[in-house]
Amino acid sequence: MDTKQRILDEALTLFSEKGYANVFVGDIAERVGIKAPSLYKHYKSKRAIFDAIIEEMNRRFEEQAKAMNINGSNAAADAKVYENMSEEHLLGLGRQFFLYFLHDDYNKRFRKMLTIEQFHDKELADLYTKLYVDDPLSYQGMLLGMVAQAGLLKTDNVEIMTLHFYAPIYYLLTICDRDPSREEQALKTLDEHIRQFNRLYGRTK
Amino acid sequence: MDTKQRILDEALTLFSEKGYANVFVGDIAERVGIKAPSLYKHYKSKRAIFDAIIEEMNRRFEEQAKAMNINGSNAAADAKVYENMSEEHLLGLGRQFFLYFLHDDYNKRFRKMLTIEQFHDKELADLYTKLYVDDPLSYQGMLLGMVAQAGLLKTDNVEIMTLHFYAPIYYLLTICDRDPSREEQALKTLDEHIRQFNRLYGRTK
DNA sequence: GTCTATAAGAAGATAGAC
DNA sequence: GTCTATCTTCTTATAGAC
Repeated sequence: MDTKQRILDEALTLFSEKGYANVFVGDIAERVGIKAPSLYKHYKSKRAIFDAIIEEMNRRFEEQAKAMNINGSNAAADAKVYENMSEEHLLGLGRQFFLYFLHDDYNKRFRKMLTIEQFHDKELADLYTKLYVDDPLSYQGMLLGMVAQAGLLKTDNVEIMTLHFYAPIYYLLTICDRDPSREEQALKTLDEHIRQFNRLYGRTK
Repeated sequence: MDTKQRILDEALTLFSEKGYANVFVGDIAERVGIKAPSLYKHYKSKRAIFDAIIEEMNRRFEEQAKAMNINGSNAAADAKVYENMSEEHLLGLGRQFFLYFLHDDYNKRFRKMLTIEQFHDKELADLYTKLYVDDPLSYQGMLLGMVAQAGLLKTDNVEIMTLHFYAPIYYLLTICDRDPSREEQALKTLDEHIRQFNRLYGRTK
């Protein structure tokens, strides 16, 4: 990884742990293994580093969204997948989402940074809401909607059903961000949540 | 209100908007209507102001918890209340909780401050989890448990049922903290959530 | 591109008069 | 208890040699 990228990476780590204001340019430089003034050959200011992180993150998420839409469309075309959606499949869906968000390193650091900085300006608040509230709800709503259409979940309000699926996942995620030692317990709760969700909305059970 | 208390109040407002590190002692003093050095007659450092806020908050929440336990115990003794728990009562319970947390000025500012500072040290992370995760879950679990015992909700797992009741409330709360303009929509969603919750867990429906 | 030296300014905190 | 003046330290950023 080149220096310019390593600066971004180390900065994100520090920002996610201490918040933008508590991280000094010298701290970032030290981690990269250079002196603070050298850093200004790569970025013109501390704020420029922060902005570059946001930009890169937007790029990554757009990429990901594109990939998921392709899968989503493929899945829609190949709808038979959903006619065989079992409780185990549903558990997999929830677990996969939860663990990816929780453990993917870039995701995790970025989410923590946004959590800390979200009230700093409206743009960051909107970004947080998009990434961790609206987008997951819309994506999962699409999937659950297809499962419902296949007759395996029964509801007259897909939006609320999706809220019932996702809100506990989000809730458990924020717990683990604060205290990783609760992860094991959270995973157990997650499974119980999804089994119960399936029982509540499942047609046959 | 005396100066010492007003310093706490204005500091909390500023900390909740900009975070501890972005608030300067001069900002707090200005709001109170004094100069920065005068502030040091009341608190020996900026950190001491922050600590005093945490301390006062702990005091307030303990007081509140005590009051709720008394009500809880009374309610348990007077269990007949729960035998007549209708959907409207359930809606009231959720709404009351949501709106109190959302609008109570001290609560709102304190929650936003803790959100910003939660990763700064473990003590603050634990406090956040206690106040906005574990305590509400345990309190609502107690109430819903009594409703279930009265036969109006049906479940073999009160904990997961309570998660299904509270997680969407928490989720909507964090949305409104970031963007108050979504409050009206959130309240509508809240009502739909609780009606659906009641349908899913209700014995007779 | 990296370094040392240093400027420029901010912010927390203290001294001492009133 | 509040003020003005000031100290001290920290932090971003630049200058200029290599």
